[in-house]
Amino acid sequence: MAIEKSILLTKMDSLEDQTKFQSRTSQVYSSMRSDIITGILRPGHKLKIEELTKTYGVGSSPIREALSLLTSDTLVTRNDQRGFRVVEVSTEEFDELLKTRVLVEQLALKESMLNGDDIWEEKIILAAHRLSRLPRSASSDIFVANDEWDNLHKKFHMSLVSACGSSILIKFCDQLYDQNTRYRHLAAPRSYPMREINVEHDAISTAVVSRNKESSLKLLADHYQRTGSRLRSDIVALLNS
Amino acid sequence: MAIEKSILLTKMDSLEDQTKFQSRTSQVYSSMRSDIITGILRPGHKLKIEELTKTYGVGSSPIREALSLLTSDTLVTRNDQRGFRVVEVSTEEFDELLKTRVLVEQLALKESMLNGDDIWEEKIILAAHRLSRLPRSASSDIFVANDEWDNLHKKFHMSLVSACGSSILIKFCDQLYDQNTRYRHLAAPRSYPMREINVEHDAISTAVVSRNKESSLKLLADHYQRTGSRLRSDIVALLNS
DNA sequence: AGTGAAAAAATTTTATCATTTGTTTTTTCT
DNA sequence: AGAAAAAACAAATGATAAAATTTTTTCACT
Repeated sequence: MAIEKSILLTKMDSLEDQTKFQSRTSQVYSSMRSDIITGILRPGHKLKIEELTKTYGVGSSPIREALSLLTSDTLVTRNDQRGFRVVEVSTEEFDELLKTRVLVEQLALKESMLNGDDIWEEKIILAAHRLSRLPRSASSDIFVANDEWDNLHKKFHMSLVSACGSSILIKFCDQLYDQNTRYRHLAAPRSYPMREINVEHDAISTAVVSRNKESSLKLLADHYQRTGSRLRSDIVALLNS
Repeated sequence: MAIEKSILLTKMDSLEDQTKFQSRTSQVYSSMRSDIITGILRPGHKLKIEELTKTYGVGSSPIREALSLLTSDTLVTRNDQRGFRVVEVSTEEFDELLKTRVLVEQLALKESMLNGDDIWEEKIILAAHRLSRLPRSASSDIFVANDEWDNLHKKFHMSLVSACGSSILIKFCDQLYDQNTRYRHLAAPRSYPMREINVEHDAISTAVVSRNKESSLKLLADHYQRTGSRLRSDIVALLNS
């Protein structure tokens, strides 16, 4: 017990240290990234350096460096001599993102099913289970993004591709996932029927664990297509308002 | 004729303007990127800000921004509070890169063959033809990297995936290609037999244009595996020296 | 006089640099 | 060997120059 506690403390300490010794650039990068993905910073918004120095409480250099990093995540666009803005959203971009995600994650899942071991299977089952227990919305009447749900949802989807054997590919899936999350947050914040999403997740887990390639890939694609088409209509509505 | 000339001049002017009004950050980014890919900046090399300000003739801000951009290209690693270095090379990294390239480019080629039109086919044939006419080495006795060859070789391989319908995927292929190019430049600079490479390129073009999916994917994978295994032994030698 | 294009002036904002601050690494000394 | 001091370096700040944008003024023409 005493040992457990000390391990816990050590972990926390190291975590604190990490934050403490993180450069301002890294901190600002994380904050801004999150602000763009959650939609606090709106698509197309002009990112003025001076304004940002005030909101994030740091000088211009860390801001510019963070913006440069975000550029490569395709969350920010740079236009030489005329600054940075949050990338726009469009149905075309969304369609391309969705298509790419289906293709690439199918590929990564296929590879994972070839290489994955028991531990990998258990990771998926566990992630699906934990996710199913969480409410999609943080409030029961109106929809409020639930960070915990977001985290576990990402964990579940990333667990599927985690055994593909290519950290490069995993990183790519991660980026695509985050881009999609931005669209999800921007879409009309209303609570979709949870039950079917969980059913779909479970169906995927089951097919994957039983190593049914055909079915797994089909179910994953259908899942993306279904949630995607709902999101799409929200985006159309958003863009016409 | 007079009109032609004026068009040409306009083009050149706009090109000049672009360079002129490019920020130092962008210029330094391009230069450093090229220096890392061609191996002028060696793997693992410590990238000291002060040193870089001298070699590239700009202040520290553009340097740091360029380094941030290169970080996302996986050509540079950042270590908070202890600066930047050129990413290391290793056989493990190379193997993963090769594997990922085969998987992702096969996927993109498959999609291209589904969507590509006549113009796309002609682009491939033309690129292969032009490439076949260029010498792999700029000098005939010792091996000297030939920029023209490098450019056309990239054009050929990118042409294959260019009709996949996803600019996101194309950009990813582009990045992977450049990472591989670094390994190619780092490998023992010796002139490989050119003839077989051209034969392989032609075989791929022919299969792709005749829309033979099975054969195209196989030939592409074999091509990568073959050039990859030669490269690999050079890298092993390099790392043991 | 009134409209609107063009020019000029004022303002904002970006990009860059020189300098300071704080951390890491190396050297010195006990 | 290990603490203390010195040097080297990264990171961040704030100031300045250069460029873009916005606003105001001018002026030709109905």
